[in-house]
Amino acid sequence: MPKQSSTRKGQFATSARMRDVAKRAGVSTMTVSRALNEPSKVSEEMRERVLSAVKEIGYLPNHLASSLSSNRSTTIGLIVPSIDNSIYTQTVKGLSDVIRQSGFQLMIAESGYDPNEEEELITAFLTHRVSGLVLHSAEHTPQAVAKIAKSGVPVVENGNIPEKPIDMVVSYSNWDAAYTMTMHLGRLGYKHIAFASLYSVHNDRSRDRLKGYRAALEQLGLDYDPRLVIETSRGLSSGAEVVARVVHSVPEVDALFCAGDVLAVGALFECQKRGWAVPGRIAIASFDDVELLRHLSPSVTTLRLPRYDIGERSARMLLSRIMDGAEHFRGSIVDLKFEVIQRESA
Amino acid sequence: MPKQSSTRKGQFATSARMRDVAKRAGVSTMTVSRALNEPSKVSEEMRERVLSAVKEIGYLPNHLASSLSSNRSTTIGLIVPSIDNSIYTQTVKGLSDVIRQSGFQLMIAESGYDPNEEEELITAFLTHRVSGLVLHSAEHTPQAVAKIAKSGVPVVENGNIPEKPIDMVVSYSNWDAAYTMTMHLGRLGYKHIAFASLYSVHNDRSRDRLKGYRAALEQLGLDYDPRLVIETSRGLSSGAEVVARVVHSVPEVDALFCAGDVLAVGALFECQKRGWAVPGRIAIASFDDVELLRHLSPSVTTLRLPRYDIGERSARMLLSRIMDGAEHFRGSIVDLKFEVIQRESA
DNA sequence: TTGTAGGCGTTATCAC
DNA sequence: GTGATAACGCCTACAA
Repeated sequence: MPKQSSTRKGQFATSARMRDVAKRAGVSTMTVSRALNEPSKVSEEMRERVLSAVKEIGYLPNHLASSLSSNRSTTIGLIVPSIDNSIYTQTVKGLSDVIRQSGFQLMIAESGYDPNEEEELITAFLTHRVSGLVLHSAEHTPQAVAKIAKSGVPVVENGNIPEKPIDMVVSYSNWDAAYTMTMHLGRLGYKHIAFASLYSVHNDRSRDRLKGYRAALEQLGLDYDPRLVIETSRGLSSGAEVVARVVHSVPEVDALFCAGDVLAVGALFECQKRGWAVPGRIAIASFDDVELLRHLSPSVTTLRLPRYDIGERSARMLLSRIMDGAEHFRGSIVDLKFEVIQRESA
Repeated sequence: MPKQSSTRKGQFATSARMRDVAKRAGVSTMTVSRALNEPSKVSEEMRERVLSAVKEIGYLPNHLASSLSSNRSTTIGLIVPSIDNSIYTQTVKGLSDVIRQSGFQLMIAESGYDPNEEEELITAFLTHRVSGLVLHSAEHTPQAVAKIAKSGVPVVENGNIPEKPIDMVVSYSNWDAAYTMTMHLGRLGYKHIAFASLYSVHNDRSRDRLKGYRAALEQLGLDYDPRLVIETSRGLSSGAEVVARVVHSVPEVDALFCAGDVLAVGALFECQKRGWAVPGRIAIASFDDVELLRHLSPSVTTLRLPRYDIGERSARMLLSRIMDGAEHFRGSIVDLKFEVIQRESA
């Protein structure tokens, strides 16, 4: 004789199970499962009986159980360097839009630009059996890479185009973007182009932007002057400091390329405070086309990066790997390019 | 004779299981489980044996299985109206910081200001057996509320202080904030105070801000003029439009309270474009103390809201309900207050 | 089209 | 302190 109910103690109100639905509908649990997940494999009458039983009981499927049993989950893990950085939110939105449509859920965590923390998060996501990973950073611990490989979970890196990708990549090239903007400034006639970015420690995006800047200088036949390169932290004040420092050490500076929108705005404000013409005394260029830059006066020349598209494509590729087993995406590198937005500030 | 390996087909490489660790360490799975989760209940020798076996094999626990078996999960669901709104990111950061420390993971989704979508997301989270929910909106479908109640999952609402809370609340009062700022403007001597906010359809925060504004007007003995109230969409351009519309319909307007930082910035830019003194021709006040407002010229008077703290406290209360079963938090309302930041623009 | 049997990987429970 | 056993709720595989 079957037990009427479990004697195990649980902290939650015991919710209705599939077997309760089955009993109520007078069918087996398999029919319930099929009616819910593969409706076409069930006769219409059964389907209706099951669905009304589901409603009457208020049954909510248990995804933990179904994932465990079917060995497939519907969660995707996303790791960003910093959650309160508006730059990523567009990408997150792109991911979220696509993922939700397919009934997947996003687990999000922040690494704080620390590869060891990233590794811990990857491990945590793997224990949660995410079916895919999205990593913004391209810098990982060897252990993290090894764990991912061992798990077999598909991965998209989407903050940069790494030299040695783990698996798939959907991004623009930070090197290329910085190179292009620097070339653009050079062609506009600027001769002493300063470069400001966030600290490049554990930040491959910053490093690649610096490299692109240097490559462009070389191409332009301009000397590289380390006094013109400044790394700093996020914030409008940092942008202001950059102007102060660079003008102090190299008075003949005539352009400032800020590899970060917040820095650029801070720099512009500082110039305005000093009563400098932008451009004129100094030109300013930014990175990322946030709405604000278009509305400032002078409007700020910048790079438009495909932030939303990166999220969207990342999600699509990941999902086709996960759902359709589309192996041809394995190792794909998608370079989504960017655009120079010429405005008044340079 | 035990099977050597499963014959089931799965899409993933079969990862090591607890039983593999157990075999390697020459113990039972229960000892492995204890060594991992309740180390104090296992002898030191066993612990070491198990842990080294774990390392050698590269074992990653399966959270799905453990959650299913123990009937407790380590995920928390968060629903925000819009993922690409920088206002929430601070709260998300506060939540994330606390939650991560306790080994929990955050599932995040966006409702797009749609209660029906919110209900679907709540349902989805419930099927994933989240152990807690954080909702930014205070407006829910009755079905959503019923499902939550039935599930027994603890909930925090944190975008507003609702009249009829579902369970716990950690927020500031939108009514109070708008009331306070309007009173502030009134005391500064402004007589024709306009009010701009985001559309209030399915946005209880906007609605309460409007009510607070009206209550303050009454308190100040100022007439309510519907032409001075404008609802619009997000964006700097919307802020500019607000200025145009309100000045056109009520030329004697002398202050504009924008219940949204982006609107305020857009409004200020428009005034500058028109060459108006701020304040003087018109004063501007904002909502939320984003860094930019302090750096603009004139710097913008605004409200400092405890965005990060809201996330932090929400997480703490949720976790103590979940982990310690601290029932005294059930139904708690925490009003975290706010601060008027007086600057130059008003 | 539907049902039966058994297992997914872990933990609660109880015996030793 | 450790282990054997039976769930947890669902789905794969196979049978009817």
